[in-house]
Amino acid sequence: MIDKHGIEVCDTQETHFDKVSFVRDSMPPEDELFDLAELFKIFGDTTRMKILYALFESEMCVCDIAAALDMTQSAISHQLRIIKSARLIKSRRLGRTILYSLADDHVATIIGMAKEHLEEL
Amino acid sequence: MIDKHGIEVCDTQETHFDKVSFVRDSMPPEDELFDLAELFKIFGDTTRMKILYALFESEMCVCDIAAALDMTQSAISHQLRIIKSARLIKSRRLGRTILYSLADDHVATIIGMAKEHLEEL
DNA sequence: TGAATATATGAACAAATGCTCATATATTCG
DNA sequence: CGAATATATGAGCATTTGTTCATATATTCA
Repeated sequence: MIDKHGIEVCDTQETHFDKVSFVRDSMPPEDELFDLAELFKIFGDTTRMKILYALFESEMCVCDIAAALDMTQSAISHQLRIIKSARLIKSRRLGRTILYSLADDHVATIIGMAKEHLEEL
Repeated sequence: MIDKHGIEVCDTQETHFDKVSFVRDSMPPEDELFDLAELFKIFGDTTRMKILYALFESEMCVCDIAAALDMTQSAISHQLRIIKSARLIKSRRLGRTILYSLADDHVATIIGMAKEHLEEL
């Protein structure tokens, strides 16, 4: 069966339509879901996870992060820009170098929750 | 300056080497970081976020999720497989239909933490 | 000011990702 | 059993993503 949106719908029981409507109505607005997904994307890459773990230990300059992760300065710089745009980290200039650090304790909290899930598998 | 790994290293102060070593040593093992990133990838897509929100409201069959999100049954089924492989959801068969539901309350907790971060921007 | 150093960035490219389409599998019911 | 229905899945394709390479910008210091 095809509904008014041109989407297939299970046509066995009437209750399904109620359920579908309810879920549709309770769904958060598109832009909120987009922002949430964008935030999680930051954590969805091992390089960025490593950077966040590194900054969890200490404020660091780009070059040292690159050294610690055995990666290119360019690669790290690109990733730092992405992480910073999500406001998970902040930076301050100190002469020639720029020091990055975690913006707040959300990073640790979010990672902690995820770890908990993984540990229970 | 180039270090023993062939990676550029800041060569201004000796303390940087200590910091780099410390961060290297305190970094979690590669496979743990991989698992964490893989888990966060699940949340890093609006379709999967919508599915999780839908299942947060109620146990649902594939077809109804598709209807609620105005998406193809195939697209939803593909995504459900990905989410299930991360053990965030479980399924049970009921006749012809298969009902999906959240595996535990980690989903809500993790999303909650992220929401908190976004609200404080 | 000009050389050296730290960081940022744009283009290019390979790999990963998400959707569609067609089709396979599994279950129910006549 | 065979038709109908719900779900799963493989191939193909367009988009996104992460890295590299070359180079630009910014700051220090002689």
